[in-house]
Amino acid sequence: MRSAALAKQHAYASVFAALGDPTRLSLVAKLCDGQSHSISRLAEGSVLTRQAVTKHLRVLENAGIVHSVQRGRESRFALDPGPIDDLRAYLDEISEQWDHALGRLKKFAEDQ
Amino acid sequence: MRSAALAKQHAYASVFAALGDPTRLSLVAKLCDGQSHSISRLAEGSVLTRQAVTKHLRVLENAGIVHSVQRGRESRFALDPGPIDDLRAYLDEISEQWDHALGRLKKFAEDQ
DNA sequence: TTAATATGTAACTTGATGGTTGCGTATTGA
DNA sequence: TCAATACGCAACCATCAAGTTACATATTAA
Repeated sequence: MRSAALAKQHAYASVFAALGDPTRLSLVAKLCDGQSHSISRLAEGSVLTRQAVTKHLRVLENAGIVHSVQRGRESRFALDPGPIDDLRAYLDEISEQWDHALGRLKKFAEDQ
Repeated sequence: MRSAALAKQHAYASVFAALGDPTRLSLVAKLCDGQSHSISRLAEGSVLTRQAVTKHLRVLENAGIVHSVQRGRESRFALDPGPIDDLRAYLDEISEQWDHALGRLKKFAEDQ
C-alpha cells in the first residue's frame, strides 16, 4: 500500500477510536445541537466525575472532533463536523469497493 | 436518553472501537475484495506475527464486522458489511442533526 | 470581600490492549 | 508415512486507557 494511504488509515483510525466509547458518543450527541457547552454542563447528569468527562473531551479534541474555547471561567466545547464527514466518506468508499467486488464476483460466477 | 438509544450507542461504540486501529483498518481494506482469506494470507507482508493478526481478527469478529469459516486446516475470514452500513447510517444521522441545528441557529440569528 | 462556581493538575489504581514467545495439534501433499 | 503448513492456546510483558481522589487556581456574583 502507498504511504499516503497508510497515513490516511492512521488518521481515520484515531477518529474511529475516539468515537469508540459510549460516553464519548453521547458527548458528541449532546454537541449536535450546534451550540457550545461548558464541561460542567456536559458532565451534569452523568455517572462520571467532571474530571473523567474532561478526559473524554480531550480525546475528542485530539481527534479533531471537537474544539474548546475559553469563555470566562468556563471552557466551552463545540463540535467540529469535519472529521466525522471524512469518516462518512471513508465508509462510503469501503461500501463502494465492497459492492463493486460483489458485482465482479457475481459476473464471474455467471460467466462460468 | 431512552434506554434503547443507550443500547444503540454501546453497539455503535464497539464497532467504532474495532475500527479504531490501523492494523484492523487495513485488514478490513484487504477483505473488501469480497473474498474470504486465511489468517496466514492476511498476515503475510505484515510486521506483526500471525498470532497478533489473529487477535485483531477476533476483535473485528466480536464487533460483527467479519466472520470466519473453517475450511480444512485453515480458517478463512470474510467481511460482513452490515455493521459498517449501520455506522454509515449513524454518521448520516449525526450530520443531519448538525445541519438542522445550524439551520435553526441561522434562522434564529436572522430573526433578531 | 468572600463564598460559590468552573476548571486545571497530579498522583494513583485497575483493567484492557497489543504484542511477543513457546508449544501442541490438525491437515495436507509428496 | 512424514515433513510442511495452518492454526489454536496459554503465559507473559509493557503500555495505555478509564476512572478515581485530592488539591490548587481563576472567575463571578452577591
